[in-house]
Amino acid sequence: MEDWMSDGPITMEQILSDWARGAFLAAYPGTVPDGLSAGVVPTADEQFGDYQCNAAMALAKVLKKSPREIAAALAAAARPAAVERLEVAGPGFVNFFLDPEWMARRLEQVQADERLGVPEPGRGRTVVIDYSSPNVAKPMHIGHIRSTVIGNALDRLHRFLGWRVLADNHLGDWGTQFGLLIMGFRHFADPAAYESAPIDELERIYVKSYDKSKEDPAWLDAARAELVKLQQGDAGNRALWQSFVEHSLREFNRIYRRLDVSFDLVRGESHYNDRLPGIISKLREQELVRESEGALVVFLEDEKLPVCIVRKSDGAYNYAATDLATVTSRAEEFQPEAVIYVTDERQQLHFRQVFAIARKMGLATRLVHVWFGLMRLPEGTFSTRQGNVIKLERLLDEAEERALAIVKETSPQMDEARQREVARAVGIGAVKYADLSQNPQSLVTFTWEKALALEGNSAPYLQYACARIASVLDKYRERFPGGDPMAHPIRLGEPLERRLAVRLLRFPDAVVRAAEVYKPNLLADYLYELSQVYSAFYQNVPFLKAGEGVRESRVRLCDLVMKVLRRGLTLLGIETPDRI
RNA sequence: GUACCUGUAGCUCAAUUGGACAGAGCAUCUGACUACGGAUCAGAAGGUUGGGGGUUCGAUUCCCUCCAGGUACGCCA
Repeated sequence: MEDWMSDGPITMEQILSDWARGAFLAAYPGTVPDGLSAGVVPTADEQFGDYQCNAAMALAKVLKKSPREIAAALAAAARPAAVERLEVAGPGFVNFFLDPEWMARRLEQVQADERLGVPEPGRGRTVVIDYSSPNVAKPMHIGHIRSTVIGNALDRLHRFLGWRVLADNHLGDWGTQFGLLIMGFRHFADPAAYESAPIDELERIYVKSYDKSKEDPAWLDAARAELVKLQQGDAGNRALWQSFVEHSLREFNRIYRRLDVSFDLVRGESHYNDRLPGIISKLREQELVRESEGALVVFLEDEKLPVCIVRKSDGAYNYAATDLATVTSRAEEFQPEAVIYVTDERQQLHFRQVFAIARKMGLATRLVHVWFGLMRLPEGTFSTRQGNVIKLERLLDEAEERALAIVKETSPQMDEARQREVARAVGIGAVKYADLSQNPQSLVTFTWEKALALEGNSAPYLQYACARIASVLDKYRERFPGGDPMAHPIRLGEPLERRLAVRLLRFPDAVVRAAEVYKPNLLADYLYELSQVYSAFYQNVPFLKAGEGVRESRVRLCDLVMKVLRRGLTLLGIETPDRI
């Protein structure tokens, strides 16, 4: 077999696609377009083999030959070692059937590899991932979980794929709300409440101050004045603001700890405050900005985008200016290959505008907006005003409680501390998985039932599979004290073993692809499918009762499944306890 | 008004970016050896992919149009 580890591992799809490309070029020299995508992909149905190549049909027009003839030429080429046989089917599909012997040897190599065959295409390049980014003085609610959990999964995926990741929590810590907050704090604050539950108190104050501003113009003017003082560096206001930020962060960090999320940088909008005038002068120098109705705006008709205000008519900077300052600062300081923003769908236009302006300013960094659908409640959008927000902390509490009830029922022999620990991992895992297992861009309607699902396609199903394997491995050691599975080769005899092997070998592609298209759900799907095949294997193929040799081979497969599930779930930020 | 997004089984969601008969999980119905852990497994049933046109060998995917819902759009972030 090929020496796939010598230059870093390559994935199954890469091996087969490279081969197919080479075979096409050899069969039709000079006529195959350079950009040919000879993509070999997993088949949807086992009867068509393990992988398929569909390029023959696409090539038919270019080569002016029938697709079946082209497919036949591919099928007749010298096969790669991984492939047992090739078949032409339908209008011109080429089906690949992998060789069980080859798979067995490859799995043995994967088992010995800490990275389980996953390559490192990042090659040390830098990427900034901007996610979570809650607003200071407001509680995190269920709407924040998507950015946090999806962003964190992308963070972990990129790190594992060899990127130097800078996870940046771009706090909303600057803006007009602070005038109202300062006024409110001076008049309505309850010091004891502020100490014990700072964000709840700040929220209460804000709402009260906001309501008052609606009916009292003098109050609103005073709030504006406080904001100006804050922005001019007034010591008292500055100290208050600082206190708001610190108290908020304390609460955010409590949630991040529960979610096992951490950042390399926590830089709020205020961090870039000093750079705002510089951005405006640069835009002026490059003649990108124009005055309109007192405001400074950038026209983006050439990009088919509406006009973008970068400085308001009262001289204050807005969100676009802050984000331009932020992105140029990141580019200068870290020279990233890419900056990834993880926010909800409402900011699509904003980022398209900011990216367009950044490009006009000469910024070459790849900028990506990974947006996700807004979280809604069955009765509609939630809002602070309607009072129907569900706080993130409450969701996590509820998840752990429900999980605890089930653990107590199913594992009564476990001591209580252990039960709580398992319930924590299972509950938090379920909440994360509920978000990570669906396409980020779909609309999400929040229901308790879905967020806390503990069976079927859910984190606990995967955790259960892991726990069961851990238990099997223990039993093996108990019953066969001198046994060493690694001393025996892997054999793929049963159809279910073969199916399992094919799934196991797809892991690297699942990881690479999930990161490439910014969709953790592709990895979640993969892990779920692997678990399903494993569960079928577990239920239908005896292994501890099998004869020596076969037994060890099957134990090795179990071990591999556990390693892949653990690694995959870790990449999604989900824990895998030994027992659940 | 303009732009973007969404619409798939009763419900909640997938579908490797144009591939083969559209797949899972809930829920419903049938089954599973005193067994390595039943949070499981084997199976059944469930569909005009919002409607209608078009491109293509081939469309949930691309184009046009209509319907329904959502979001954003010169001084909130």
